[in-house]
Amino acid sequence: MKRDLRAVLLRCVGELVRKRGVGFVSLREVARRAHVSHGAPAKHFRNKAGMLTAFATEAYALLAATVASEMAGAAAADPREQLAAVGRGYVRFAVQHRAHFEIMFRLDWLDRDDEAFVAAGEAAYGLLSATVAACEEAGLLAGRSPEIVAVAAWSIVHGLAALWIGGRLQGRLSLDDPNAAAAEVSRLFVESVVRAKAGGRRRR
Amino acid sequence: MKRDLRAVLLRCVGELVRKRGVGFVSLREVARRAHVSHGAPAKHFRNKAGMLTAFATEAYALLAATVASEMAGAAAADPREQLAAVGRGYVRFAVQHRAHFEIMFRLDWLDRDDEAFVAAGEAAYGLLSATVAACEEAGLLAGRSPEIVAVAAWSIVHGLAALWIGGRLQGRLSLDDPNAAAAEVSRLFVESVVRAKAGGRRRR
DNA sequence: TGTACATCAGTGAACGCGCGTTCACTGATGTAC
DNA sequence: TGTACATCAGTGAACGCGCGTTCACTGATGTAC
Repeated sequence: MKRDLRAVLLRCVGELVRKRGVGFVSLREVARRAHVSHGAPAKHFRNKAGMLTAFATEAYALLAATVASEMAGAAAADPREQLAAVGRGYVRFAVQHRAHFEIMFRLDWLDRDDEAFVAAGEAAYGLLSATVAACEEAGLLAGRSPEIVAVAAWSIVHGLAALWIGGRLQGRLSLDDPNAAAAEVSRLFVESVVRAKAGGRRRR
Repeated sequence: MKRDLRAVLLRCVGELVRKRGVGFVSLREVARRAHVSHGAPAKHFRNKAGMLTAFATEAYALLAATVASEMAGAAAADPREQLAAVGRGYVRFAVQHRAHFEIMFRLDWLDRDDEAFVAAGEAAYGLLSATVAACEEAGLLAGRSPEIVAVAAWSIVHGLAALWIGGRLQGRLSLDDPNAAAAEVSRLFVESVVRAKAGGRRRR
Protein backbone atom coordinates (compact mmCIF):
# COMPACT_ATOMS: atom_id res chain seq x y z
CA MET A 1 0.00 0.00 0.00
CA LYS A 2 1.38 3.31 -1.09
CA ARG A 3 1.34 6.05 1.46
CA ASP A 4 -1.48 8.47 0.73
CA LEU A 5 -1.89 7.43 -2.87
CA ARG A 6 -4.96 9.59 -3.29
CA ALA A 7 -2.96 12.76 -2.71
CA VAL A 8 -0.17 11.51 -4.93
CA LEU A 9 -2.62 10.88 -7.76
CA LEU A 10 -4.08 14.36 -7.49
CA ARG A 11 -0.60 15.82 -7.56
CA CYS A 12 0.09 13.84 -10.71
CA VAL A 13 -3.06 15.20 -12.35
CA GLY A 14 -1.71 18.69 -11.79
CA GLU A 15 1.73 17.89 -13.11
CA LEU A 16 0.28 16.28 -16.17
CA VAL A 17 -1.89 19.27 -17.01
CA ARG A 18 0.98 21.67 -16.47
CA LYS A 19 3.63 19.74 -18.35
CA ARG A 20 1.69 18.09 -21.15
CA GLY A 21 -1.66 19.80 -21.31
CA VAL A 22 -5.19 19.21 -20.29
CA GLY A 23 -5.79 16.75 -23.12
CA PHE A 24 -3.25 14.28 -21.79
CA VAL A 25 -5.02 13.55 -18.54
CA SER A 26 -6.25 9.97 -18.43
CA LEU A 27 -6.61 7.51 -15.60
CA ARG A 28 -3.88 5.39 -17.12
CA GLU A 29 -1.43 8.23 -17.66
CA VAL A 30 -1.95 9.48 -14.12
CA ALA A 31 -1.39 5.97 -12.75
CA ARG A 32 1.74 5.64 -14.87
CA ARG A 33 3.11 8.90 -13.51
CA ALA A 34 2.39 7.75 -9.96
CA HIS A 35 4.16 4.43 -10.65
CA VAL A 36 1.11 2.46 -9.82
CA SER A 37 -1.02 0.02 -11.76
CA HIS A 38 -3.68 1.55 -13.98
CA GLY A 39 -6.46 0.02 -11.93
CA ALA A 40 -5.36 1.71 -8.72
CA PRO A 41 -7.01 5.11 -9.22
CA ALA A 42 -10.42 3.45 -9.39
CA LYS A 43 -9.99 2.41 -5.78
CA HIS A 44 -9.82 6.06 -4.69
CA PHE A 45 -12.08 7.74 -7.22
CA ARG A 46 -15.01 5.89 -8.69
CA ASN A 47 -13.94 6.73 -12.21
CA LYS A 48 -12.32 9.40 -14.33
CA ALA A 49 -14.96 12.03 -13.63
CA GLY A 50 -14.58 11.29 -9.93
CA MET A 51 -10.85 11.91 -10.07
CA LEU A 52 -11.23 15.19 -11.92
CA THR A 53 -14.03 16.30 -9.62
CA ALA A 54 -11.79 15.68 -6.63
CA PHE A 55 -9.14 17.77 -8.34
CA ALA A 56 -11.63 20.55 -9.06
CA THR A 57 -12.83 20.51 -5.46
CA GLU A 58 -9.24 20.94 -4.33
CA ALA A 59 -9.07 23.82 -6.81
CA TYR A 60 -11.93 25.70 -5.16
CA ALA A 61 -10.32 25.24 -1.77
CA LEU A 62 -7.04 26.64 -3.12
CA LEU A 63 -8.90 29.53 -4.70
CA ALA A 64 -10.63 30.39 -1.45
CA ALA A 65 -7.36 30.14 0.47
CA THR A 66 -5.49 32.35 -1.98
CA VAL A 67 -8.21 34.98 -2.00
CA ALA A 68 -8.46 34.92 1.78
CA SER A 69 -4.73 35.36 2.18
CA GLU A 70 -4.74 38.30 -0.22
CA MET A 71 -7.62 39.86 1.69
CA ALA A 72 -5.77 39.39 4.96
CA GLY A 73 -2.95 41.48 3.54
CA ALA A 74 -5.22 44.42 2.71
CA ALA A 75 -6.77 47.04 4.96
CA ALA A 76 -9.54 45.14 6.71
CA ALA A 77 -11.71 48.17 7.27
CA ASP A 78 -11.73 49.36 3.68
CA PRO A 79 -14.19 47.38 1.52
CA ARG A 80 -12.72 48.81 -1.68
CA GLU A 81 -9.29 47.50 -0.76
CA GLN A 82 -10.87 44.20 0.15
CA LEU A 83 -12.57 43.96 -3.23
CA ALA A 84 -9.38 44.76 -5.06
CA ALA A 85 -7.69 42.06 -2.99
CA VAL A 86 -10.29 39.52 -4.08
CA GLY A 87 -9.47 40.32 -7.69
CA ARG A 88 -5.73 40.01 -7.16
CA GLY A 89 -6.21 36.78 -5.26
CA TYR A 90 -8.34 35.29 -8.01
CA VAL A 91 -5.73 35.90 -10.66
CA ARG A 92 -2.88 34.89 -8.39
CA PHE A 93 -4.62 31.58 -7.80
CA ALA A 94 -5.13 31.05 -11.51
CA VAL A 95 -1.51 31.79 -12.35
CA GLN A 96 -0.06 29.86 -9.45
CA HIS A 97 -2.31 26.84 -9.90
CA ARG A 98 -3.06 26.97 -13.59
CA ALA A 99 -3.74 23.26 -13.79
CA HIS A 100 -6.46 23.61 -11.19
CA PHE A 101 -7.86 26.64 -12.95
CA GLU A 102 -7.98 24.81 -16.26
CA ILE A 103 -9.77 21.77 -14.89
CA MET A 104 -12.26 23.41 -12.56
CA PHE A 105 -14.16 25.08 -15.39
CA ARG A 106 -14.41 22.02 -17.63
CA LEU A 107 -17.81 21.11 -16.29
CA ASP A 108 -18.32 18.50 -18.99
CA TRP A 109 -15.60 16.40 -17.38
CA LEU A 110 -16.90 16.69 -13.84
CA ASP A 111 -19.65 15.35 -11.64
CA ARG A 112 -21.23 18.75 -11.37
CA ASP A 113 -23.62 17.58 -8.66
CA ASP A 114 -20.95 16.19 -6.37
CA GLU A 115 -21.67 17.56 -2.91
CA ALA A 116 -18.16 18.47 -1.88
CA PHE A 117 -17.56 20.08 -5.25
CA VAL A 118 -20.67 22.25 -5.08
CA ALA A 119 -19.95 23.23 -1.49
CA ALA A 120 -16.37 24.24 -2.30
CA GLY A 121 -17.61 26.36 -5.18
CA GLU A 122 -20.19 28.13 -3.05
CA ALA A 123 -17.65 28.80 -0.33
CA ALA A 124 -15.31 30.47 -2.80
CA TYR A 125 -18.06 32.56 -4.36
CA GLY A 126 -19.12 33.60 -0.88
CA LEU A 127 -15.89 35.54 -0.40
CA LEU A 128 -16.67 37.69 -3.41
CA SER A 129 -20.31 38.26 -2.70
CA ALA A 130 -19.66 39.12 0.96
CA THR A 131 -17.08 41.69 -0.10
CA VAL A 132 -19.41 43.27 -2.62
CA ALA A 133 -22.11 43.32 0.03
CA ALA A 134 -19.73 45.15 2.38
CA CYS A 135 -19.15 47.72 -0.35
CA GLU A 136 -22.84 48.20 -0.70
CA GLU A 137 -23.35 48.59 3.03
CA ALA A 138 -20.66 51.22 3.00
CA GLY A 139 -22.63 53.01 0.31
CA LEU A 140 -19.94 52.62 -2.33
CA LEU A 141 -21.93 51.15 -5.19
CA ALA A 142 -23.54 54.39 -6.32
CA GLY A 143 -26.90 52.68 -6.46
CA ARG A 144 -25.80 49.83 -8.68
CA SER A 145 -27.10 46.38 -7.94
CA PRO A 146 -24.58 44.37 -5.91
CA GLU A 147 -25.42 41.43 -8.10
CA ILE A 148 -24.30 43.12 -11.28
CA VAL A 149 -21.19 44.51 -9.60
CA ALA A 150 -20.28 41.05 -8.31
CA VAL A 151 -20.76 39.49 -11.73
CA ALA A 152 -18.80 42.27 -13.39
CA ALA A 153 -15.97 41.88 -10.89
CA TRP A 154 -15.89 38.14 -11.30
CA SER A 155 -16.03 38.51 -15.07
CA ILE A 156 -13.11 40.89 -15.29
CA VAL A 157 -10.71 38.81 -13.24
CA HIS A 158 -11.92 35.53 -14.70
CA GLY A 159 -11.51 36.91 -18.20
CA LEU A 160 -8.06 38.23 -17.42
CA ALA A 161 -6.95 34.93 -15.94
CA ALA A 162 -8.45 32.88 -18.76
CA LEU A 163 -6.96 35.05 -21.50
CA TRP A 164 -3.58 35.06 -19.81
CA ILE A 165 -3.50 31.32 -19.35
CA GLY A 166 -4.73 30.81 -22.89
CA GLY A 167 -1.74 32.82 -24.05
CA ARG A 168 -3.97 35.44 -25.66
CA LEU A 169 -2.33 38.41 -23.99
CA GLN A 170 1.22 37.66 -25.04
CA GLY A 171 2.46 40.55 -27.09
CA ARG A 172 -0.60 42.57 -26.18
CA LEU A 173 0.33 43.36 -22.63
CA SER A 174 3.68 44.91 -21.94
CA LEU A 175 3.49 43.82 -18.33
CA ASP A 176 5.16 40.45 -18.27
CA ASP A 177 3.83 39.58 -14.87
CA PRO A 178 0.18 38.61 -14.85
CA ASN A 179 -0.07 39.40 -11.18
CA ALA A 180 0.98 42.96 -11.89
CA ALA A 181 -1.62 43.08 -14.64
CA ALA A 182 -4.20 41.74 -12.22
CA ALA A 183 -3.31 44.36 -9.64
CA GLU A 184 -3.60 47.04 -12.29
CA VAL A 185 -6.91 45.77 -13.62
CA SER A 186 -8.36 45.23 -10.16
CA ARG A 187 -7.36 48.72 -9.13
CA LEU A 188 -8.83 50.15 -12.31
CA PHE A 189 -12.06 48.29 -11.69
CA VAL A 190 -12.39 49.18 -8.06
CA GLU A 191 -11.39 52.80 -8.44
CA SER A 192 -13.76 53.25 -11.32
CA VAL A 193 -16.77 51.20 -10.42
CA VAL A 194 -16.74 51.34 -6.68
CA ARG A 195 -16.68 55.04 -6.18
CA ALA A 196 -15.04 56.49 -3.13
CA LYS A 197 -17.56 58.35 -1.05
CA ALA A 198 -17.93 61.98 -1.90
CA GLY A 199 -15.01 63.79 -0.34
CA GLY A 200 -13.11 60.54 0.18
CA ARG A 201 -9.41 60.39 -0.56
CA ARG A 202 -8.49 59.91 -4.18
CA ARG A 203 -5.35 57.95 -5.04
CA ARG A 204 -2.94 59.19 -7.70
CA MET B 1 -19.42 14.80 -55.13
CA LYS B 2 -21.38 16.53 -52.43
CA ARG B 3 -22.09 20.17 -53.00
CA ASP B 4 -19.80 22.30 -50.87
CA LEU B 5 -18.92 19.53 -48.45
CA ARG B 6 -16.40 21.72 -46.67
CA ALA B 7 -19.09 24.12 -45.52
CA VAL B 8 -21.37 21.25 -44.58
CA LEU B 9 -18.67 19.70 -42.42
CA LEU B 10 -18.02 22.95 -40.59
CA ARG B 11 -21.72 23.32 -39.95
CA CYS B 12 -21.73 19.81 -38.51
CA VAL B 13 -18.87 20.67 -36.18
CA GLY B 14 -20.98 23.47 -34.77
CA GLU B 15 -24.08 21.32 -34.36
CA LEU B 16 -22.09 18.63 -32.65
CA VAL B 17 -20.60 21.03 -30.13
CA ARG B 18 -23.96 22.61 -29.41
CA LYS B 19 -25.97 19.42 -29.14
CA ARG B 20 -23.53 16.97 -27.63
CA GLY B 21 -20.63 18.99 -26.31
CA VAL B 22 -17.13 19.87 -27.22
CA GLY B 23 -15.82 16.47 -26.24
CA PHE B 24 -17.82 14.67 -28.90
CA VAL B 25 -16.17 16.31 -31.86
CA SER B 26 -14.19 13.80 -33.88
CA LEU B 27 -13.49 13.50 -37.57
CA ARG B 28 -15.56 10.37 -37.70
CA GLU B 29 -18.55 11.79 -35.84
CA VAL B 30 -18.56 14.88 -38.02
CA ALA B 31 -18.43 12.73 -41.14
CA ARG B 32 -21.24 10.58 -39.82
CA ARG B 33 -23.39 13.62 -39.19
CA ALA B 34 -22.68 14.88 -42.70
CA HIS B 35 -23.61 11.44 -44.14
CA VAL B 36 -20.28 11.02 -45.73
CA SER B 37 -17.52 8.46 -45.34
CA HIS B 38 -15.12 9.02 -42.49
CA GLY B 39 -12.23 9.58 -44.84
CA ALA B 40 -13.89 12.48 -46.59
CA PRO B 41 -13.00 15.26 -44.15
CA ALA B 42 -9.31 14.60 -44.70
CA LYS B 43 -9.74 15.71 -48.29
CA HIS B 44 -10.78 19.18 -47.16
CA PHE B 45 -8.80 19.62 -43.97
CA ARG B 46 -5.43 17.97 -43.59
CA ASN B 47 -6.42 16.43 -40.29
CA LYS B 48 -8.47 17.00 -37.16
CA ALA B 49 -6.51 20.07 -36.08
CA GLY B 50 -6.97 21.47 -39.56
CA MET B 51 -10.72 21.06 -39.36
CA LEU B 52 -10.95 22.72 -35.96
CA THR B 53 -8.64 25.51 -37.04
CA ALA B 54 -10.89 26.21 -40.02
CA PHE B 55 -13.82 26.32 -37.62
CA ALA B 56 -11.98 28.69 -35.28
CA THR B 57 -11.03 30.93 -38.19
CA GLU B 58 -14.69 31.13 -39.12
CA ALA B 59 -15.33 31.99 -35.48
CA TYR B 60 -13.09 35.04 -35.58
CA ALA B 61 -14.78 36.23 -38.75
CA LEU B 62 -18.18 35.86 -37.08
CA LEU B 63 -16.92 37.69 -34.02
CA ALA B 64 -15.66 40.59 -36.09
CA ALA B 65 -18.90 40.73 -38.06
CA THR B 66 -21.05 40.71 -34.93
CA VAL B 67 -18.99 43.39 -33.24
CA ALA B 68 -19.00 45.52 -36.39
CA SER B 69 -22.75 45.29 -36.72
CA GLU B 70 -23.24 46.27 -33.09
CA MET B 71 -20.91 49.24 -33.60
CA ALA B 72 -22.83 50.26 -36.69
CA GLY B 73 -25.94 50.53 -34.54
CA ALA B 74 -24.33 52.90 -32.05
CA ALA B 75 -23.57 56.60 -32.30
CA ALA B 76 -20.58 56.67 -34.63
CA ALA B 77 -19.17 59.89 -33.26
CA ASP B 78 -19.16 58.83 -29.63
CA PRO B 79 -16.19 56.60 -28.78
CA ARG B 80 -17.73 55.64 -25.45
CA GLU B 81 -20.83 54.32 -27.16
CA GLN B 82 -18.61 52.55 -29.66
CA LEU B 83 -16.67 50.84 -26.89
CA ALA B 84 -19.84 49.73 -25.16
CA ALA B 85 -21.01 48.37 -28.50
CA VAL B 86 -17.83 46.31 -28.84
CA GLY B 87 -18.57 44.74 -25.47
CA ARG B 88 -22.16 43.97 -26.33
CA GLY B 89 -21.11 42.55 -29.69
CA TYR B 90 -18.52 40.30 -28.10
CA VAL B 91 -21.01 38.72 -25.75
CA ARG B 92 -23.72 38.56 -28.39
CA PHE B 93 -21.32 36.62 -30.61
CA ALA B 94 -20.45 34.23 -27.81
CA VAL B 95 -24.08 33.55 -26.95
CA GLN B 96 -25.26 33.30 -30.54
CA HIS B 97 -22.36 31.15 -31.69
CA ARG B 98 -21.41 29.36 -28.55
CA ALA B 99 -19.91 26.43 -30.40
CA HIS B 100 -17.53 28.78 -32.16
CA PHE B 101 -16.73 30.52 -28.91
CA GLU B 102 -15.96 27.24 -27.21
CA ILE B 103 -13.64 25.98 -29.92
CA MET B 104 -11.73 29.16 -30.75
CA PHE B 105 -10.07 29.32 -27.34
CA ARG B 106 -8.98 25.67 -27.18
CA LEU B 107 -5.57 26.47 -28.56
CA ASP B 108 -4.30 23.00 -27.77
CA TRP B 109 -6.59 21.60 -30.47
CA LEU B 110 -5.64 24.12 -33.14
CA ASP B 111 -2.81 24.88 -35.52
CA ARG B 112 -2.08 28.09 -33.73
CA ASP B 113 0.34 29.22 -36.43
CA ASP B 114 -2.09 28.80 -39.29
CA GLU B 115 -1.94 31.99 -41.33
CA ALA B 116 -5.64 32.52 -41.90
CA PHE B 117 -6.35 31.79 -38.26
CA VAL B 118 -3.83 34.30 -36.97
CA ALA B 119 -4.99 36.93 -39.43
CA ALA B 120 -8.63 36.50 -38.46
CA GLY B 121 -7.70 36.85 -34.79
CA GLU B 122 -5.75 40.01 -35.38
CA ALA B 123 -8.54 41.51 -37.43
CA ALA B 124 -11.03 40.94 -34.63
CA TYR B 125 -8.73 42.35 -31.96
CA GLY B 126 -8.16 45.37 -34.19
CA LEU B 127 -11.75 46.46 -33.72
CA LEU B 128 -11.28 46.67 -29.97
CA SER B 129 -7.90 48.34 -29.99
CA ALA B 130 -9.00 50.92 -32.56
CA THR B 131 -12.01 51.80 -30.44
CA VAL B 132 -9.92 52.18 -27.31
CA ALA B 133 -7.48 54.31 -29.29
CA ALA B 134 -10.37 56.54 -30.34
CA CYS B 135 -11.33 56.93 -26.69
CA GLU B 136 -7.81 57.96 -25.88
CA GLU B 137 -7.67 60.49 -28.68
CA ALA B 138 -10.88 61.95 -27.37
CA GLY B 139 -9.16 62.31 -24.00
CA LEU B 140 -11.49 59.91 -22.24
CA LEU B 141 -9.03 57.57 -20.60
CA ALA B 142 -8.12 59.89 -17.72
CA GLY B 143 -4.46 59.20 -18.33
CA ARG B 144 -4.74 55.44 -18.18
CA SER B 145 -2.74 53.40 -20.64
CA PRO B 146 -4.90 52.36 -23.61
CA GLU B 147 -3.26 48.97 -23.40
CA ILE B 148 -4.54 48.30 -19.91
CA VAL B 149 -7.98 49.63 -20.73
CA ALA B 150 -8.17 47.39 -23.80
CA VAL B 151 -7.12 44.35 -21.81
CA ALA B 152 -9.55 45.19 -19.03
CA ALA B 153 -12.39 45.66 -21.50
CA TRP B 154 -11.59 42.40 -23.26
CA SER B 155 -11.28 40.63 -19.94
CA ILE B 156 -14.62 41.74 -18.63
CA VAL B 157 -16.63 40.69 -21.66
CA HIS B 158 -14.63 37.54 -22.20
CA GLY B 159 -15.09 36.59 -18.58
CA LEU B 160 -18.79 37.30 -18.71
CA ALA B 161 -19.23 35.23 -21.86
CA ALA B 162 -17.12 32.35 -20.58
CA LEU B 163 -18.85 32.22 -17.21
CA TRP B 164 -22.25 32.43 -18.84
CA ILE B 165 -21.53 29.67 -21.32
CA GLY B 166 -19.97 27.57 -18.60
CA GLY B 167 -23.26 27.86 -16.71
CA ARG B 168 -21.58 29.54 -13.78
CA LEU B 169 -23.95 32.47 -13.60
CA GLN B 170 -27.15 30.45 -13.41
CA GLY B 171 -28.84 31.35 -10.18
CA ARG B 172 -26.42 34.17 -9.59
CA LEU B 173 -27.71 36.59 -12.13
CA SER B 174 -31.37 37.47 -12.07
CA LEU B 175 -31.19 38.68 -15.64
CA ASP B 176 -32.04 35.64 -17.68
CA ASP B 177 -30.84 37.15 -20.89
CA PRO B 178 -27.06 37.20 -21.19
CA ASN B 179 -27.26 39.94 -23.77
CA ALA B 180 -29.01 42.16 -21.27
CA ALA B 181 -26.34 41.30 -18.74
CA ALA B 182 -23.71 42.16 -21.32
CA ALA B 183 -25.33 45.49 -22.04
CA GLU B 184 -25.47 46.21 -18.31
CA VAL B 185 -21.87 45.20 -17.71
CA SER B 186 -20.57 47.02 -20.76
CA ARG B 187 -22.38 50.15 -19.71
CA LEU B 188 -21.06 49.83 -16.21
CA PHE B 189 -17.55 49.42 -17.53
CA VAL B 190 -17.68 52.25 -20.01
CA GLU B 191 -19.43 54.69 -17.75
CA SER B 192 -17.03 53.97 -14.95
CA VAL B 193 -13.71 53.52 -16.63
CA VAL B 194 -14.04 55.72 -19.64
CA ARG B 195 -14.99 58.93 -18.00
CA ALA B 196 -17.10 61.43 -19.82
CA LYS B 197 -15.26 64.65 -20.36
CA ALA B 198 -15.64 67.17 -17.60
CA GLY B 199 -19.02 68.78 -18.05
CA GLY B 200 -20.16 65.99 -20.35
CA ARG B 201 -23.65 64.62 -20.03
CA ARG B 202 -24.17 62.04 -17.33
CA ARG B 203 -26.72 59.29 -17.88
CA ARG B 204 -29.16 58.27 -15.17
C1' DT C 1 2.77 -14.92 22.45
C1' DG C 2 0.37 -17.43 18.91
C1' DT C 3 -3.33 -18.56 15.68
C1' DA C 4 -7.22 -17.74 12.67
C1' DC C 5 -9.61 -14.67 10.21
C1' DA C 6 -11.26 -10.23 7.90
C1' DT C 7 -10.23 -6.25 5.44
C1' DC C 8 -8.95 -3.82 1.63
C1' DA C 9 -5.35 -1.26 -1.26
C1' DG C 10 -3.14 -2.33 -5.21
C1' DT C 11 -2.23 -5.83 -9.31
C1' DG C 12 -2.45 -7.16 -14.00
C1' DA C 13 -4.90 -9.52 -17.57
C1' DA C 14 -8.79 -9.02 -20.34
C1' DC C 15 -12.77 -6.81 -22.71
C1' DG C 16 -14.67 -3.96 -26.20
C1' DC C 17 -14.60 0.66 -28.23
C1' DG C 18 -13.91 4.76 -30.98
C1' DC C 19 -10.39 7.15 -32.62
C1' DG C 20 -6.95 9.37 -36.48
C1' DT C 21 -4.65 8.25 -40.38
C1' DT C 22 -3.42 5.82 -44.66
C1' DC C 23 -4.29 4.13 -49.19
C1' DA C 24 -5.69 1.69 -53.27
C1' DC C 25 -10.03 2.25 -55.46
C1' DT C 26 -14.07 4.20 -58.17
C1' DG C 27 -16.62 6.95 -60.81
C1' DA C 28 -18.26 11.44 -62.16
C1' DT C 29 -16.78 15.62 -64.43
C1' DG C 30 -14.01 18.46 -67.34
C1' DT C 31 -10.61 19.08 -71.23
C1' DA C 32 -7.92 18.30 -75.61
C1' DC C 33 -8.09 17.12 -80.08
C1' DT D 1 -20.09 14.85 -82.24
C1' DG D 2 -17.03 11.42 -80.60
C1' DT D 3 -12.99 9.54 -78.30
C1' DA D 4 -9.17 9.38 -75.06
C1' DC D 5 -7.35 11.00 -71.15
C1' DA D 6 -6.57 13.61 -66.64
C1' DT D 7 -8.31 15.19 -62.43
C1' DC D 8 -9.89 14.71 -58.03
C1' DA D 9 -13.72 14.32 -54.46
C1' DG D 10 -15.41 10.75 -51.94
C1' DT D 11 -15.20 5.47 -50.58
C1' DG D 12 -14.42 1.82 -47.45
C1' DA D 13 -11.25 -1.52 -45.65
C1' DA D 14 -7.38 -1.81 -42.79
C1' DC D 15 -3.86 -0.50 -39.33
C1' DG D 16 -2.38 0.23 -34.72
C1' DC D 17 -3.34 2.76 -30.47
C1' DG D 18 -4.75 4.33 -25.94
C1' DC D 19 -8.55 4.52 -23.47
C1' DG D 20 -12.14 3.36 -19.30
C1' DT D 21 -13.86 -0.23 -16.86
C1' DT D 22 -14.22 -4.85 -14.80
C1' DC D 23 -12.68 -8.55 -11.98
C1' DA D 24 -10.48 -12.48 -9.88
C1' DC D 25 -6.23 -12.29 -7.45
C1' DT D 26 -2.54 -11.35 -3.84
C1' DG D 27 -0.48 -10.05 0.03
C1' DA D 28 0.24 -6.84 3.76
C1' DT D 29 -1.96 -5.10 7.89
C1' DG D 30 -5.05 -5.08 11.68
C1' DT D 31 -8.22 -7.54 14.99
C1' DA D 32 -10.36 -11.17 18.00
C1' DC D 33 -9.61 -14.58 21.07
